[in-house]
Amino acid sequence: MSGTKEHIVLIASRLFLQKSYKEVTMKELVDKTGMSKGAFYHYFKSKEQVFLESLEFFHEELTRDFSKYSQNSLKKFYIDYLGDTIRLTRHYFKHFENEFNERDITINHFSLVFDALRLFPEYRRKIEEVFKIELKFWVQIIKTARSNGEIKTPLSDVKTGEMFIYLSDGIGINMIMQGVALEDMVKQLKNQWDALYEQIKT
Amino acid sequence: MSGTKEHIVLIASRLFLQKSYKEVTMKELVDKTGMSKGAFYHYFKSKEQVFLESLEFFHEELTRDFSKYSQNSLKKFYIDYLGDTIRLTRHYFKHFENEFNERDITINHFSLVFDALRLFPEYRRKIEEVFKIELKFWVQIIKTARSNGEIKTPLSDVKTGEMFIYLSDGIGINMIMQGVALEDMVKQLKNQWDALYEQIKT
DNA sequence: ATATTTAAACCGACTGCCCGGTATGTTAAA
DNA sequence: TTTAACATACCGGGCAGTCGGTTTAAATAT
Repeated sequence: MSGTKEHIVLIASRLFLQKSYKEVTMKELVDKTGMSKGAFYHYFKSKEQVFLESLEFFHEELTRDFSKYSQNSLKKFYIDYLGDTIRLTRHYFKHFENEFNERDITINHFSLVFDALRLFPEYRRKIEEVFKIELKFWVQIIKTARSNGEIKTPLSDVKTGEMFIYLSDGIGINMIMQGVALEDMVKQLKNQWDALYEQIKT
Repeated sequence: MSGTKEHIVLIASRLFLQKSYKEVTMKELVDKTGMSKGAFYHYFKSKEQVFLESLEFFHEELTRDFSKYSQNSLKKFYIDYLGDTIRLTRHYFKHFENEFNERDITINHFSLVFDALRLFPEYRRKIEEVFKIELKFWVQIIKTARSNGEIKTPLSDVKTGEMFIYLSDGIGINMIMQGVALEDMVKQLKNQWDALYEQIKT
């Protein structure tokens, strides 16, 4: 964590979350990390590699462990999900503690993903994989909730799970476009998930 | 439409929908439009201006006239919406008839919007305005459908309307990330809206 | 303990290329 | 004859990446 390379990846990940790949220059990367160009290229062979490792770091930092969420109640599951969203984001921003707080900058992980897709088309498989894993957990808890008697809906488990995910992404992108802070985004997401839950609960 | 400037804006809009602002170079713009640099700068004073006019063109081409959609039935309203999505996209691609068809390229309007926000922060107001207008129409038809007896839900009109919109954006961004073609995106959206409708109908 | 060797860590000037933009025209049409 | 429409060579600056070097520190030898 305190290694030079890790330091670079951390700063770089933040920049790539704020701006497009091309907008982030090596000069800026060098300046913001406080390194020299020579030192920089001692650790990374190209800008592309810095981006790739930043992308991997981003995934490591923000990947969820769904198995820690409630496995008995759908409501509890999505409440855990919301709490985890805050936790994960806070944890990421903690690295920049003294520099700024999460309200000051817009982090746009969709923009990062778009750049990644343009640079590495095979990255699409990673995205699909992540989606499938998340969907699997939603379907699982929905199935359980249905047999529990917690919910009752004519919709299939998959379609219900997809609905929770799509709502989340739809709100995510709208909040980013409107420059809404994390807490408010999570609140809005809770509102919508509560509404959906209200519709399908027994 | 057949004017030189319109031709440039058309080609440029396509490029800005495919790549980030910085990735699109003046050289490429000049080559793809078949013009010379001098001619190009005769019509536009800067790259930024080309982008701005492409953005405006994009809005003109893809702005919906909700007042043409059904005003009696929510179901008909969203079916009209889906049909209009196909119609608008087809109309846009018709400009490039002989060059390629819509399946071959990824059109990412979110990426365009992110670039626009970075270049012109005040563009956020335009986005919010567009969102508000769309929401207004959703709320209107939902209100009507409720008094019609078409639907019955404890959810507020606004929350229900937002849910339709967020679902649409969530599916949109997921289909873009997964490289899904327009028709399949619309099908998936219909699936989800049908599911939501199933939940709230009387 | 101290001297010597070795290699990793780091530095900043430099390179060549491509960027957006311009200057100076020529052609075509009103 | 005037002006809009187009063409081309060119420019300064910033880009990613390189290169020859120095410093630092750990490993090894004395």
